[in-house]
Amino acid sequence: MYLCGMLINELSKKSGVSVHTIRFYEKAGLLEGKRDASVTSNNYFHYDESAVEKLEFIQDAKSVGFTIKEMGEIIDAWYGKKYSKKEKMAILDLKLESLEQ
Amino acid sequence: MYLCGMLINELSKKSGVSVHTIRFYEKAGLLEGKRDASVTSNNYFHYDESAVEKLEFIQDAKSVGFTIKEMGEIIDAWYGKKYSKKEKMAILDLKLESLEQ
DNA sequence: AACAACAGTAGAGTATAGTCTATACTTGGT
DNA sequence: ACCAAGTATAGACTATACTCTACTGTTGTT
Repeated sequence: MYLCGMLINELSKKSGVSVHTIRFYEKAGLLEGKRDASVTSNNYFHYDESAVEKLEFIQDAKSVGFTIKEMGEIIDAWYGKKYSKKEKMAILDLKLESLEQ
Repeated sequence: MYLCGMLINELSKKSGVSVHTIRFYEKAGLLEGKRDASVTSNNYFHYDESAVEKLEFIQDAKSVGFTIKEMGEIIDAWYGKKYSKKEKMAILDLKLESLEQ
């Protein structure tokens, strides 16, 4: 134990998303685990609570028709540092408008 | 001219669905052209107004998330003879309920 | 030490919904 | 008669979103 979150299996159980699908989303850039530099015997990824949040968001966004690419953009905007709160709202608005059509 | 409706190109123009896609839908069982037995020189399919209606329905149903399989079921129910008006309504209700989830 | 359960990577396979290509025959206009 | 445009069939190809398989290495329990 290194107080560094959970491994993929636990993330899967917490989020209800299969390990396979989590890896698929990770490849698609929707979330990202971190490796612990102090561990040399393996290269396991560690996930924190934001990964659970993101997976829950993905489930919701999926159910209303967002594509993975779109979800990636929203998640980037939300969790990244490159947008102000105002810009974040603008991006979400755009997505929701396109949804209404 | 044989008073027997239109050929695929005209159907495409009337419905706004490409010839390719119409053929794809036809393979999927969503609509069906008829051949004219009195013509032996070709095997062209002829379509009537119900084909236009069906393609318009498909466009709408698609936009709210129905799959081709589901559309096929609805179209079968609607245009087929095997269901009473009551049964038709029940089938539509079922589809709409599943949509709301 | 043995062994199941879990971790990672790479890549194949599935399902849905088209979209396009190749080939060949038919029709309509000049 | 000629030729472009239209038609049919079969099958290849694309994109999205998974889902699974194969293989290899690690961890935890007995």
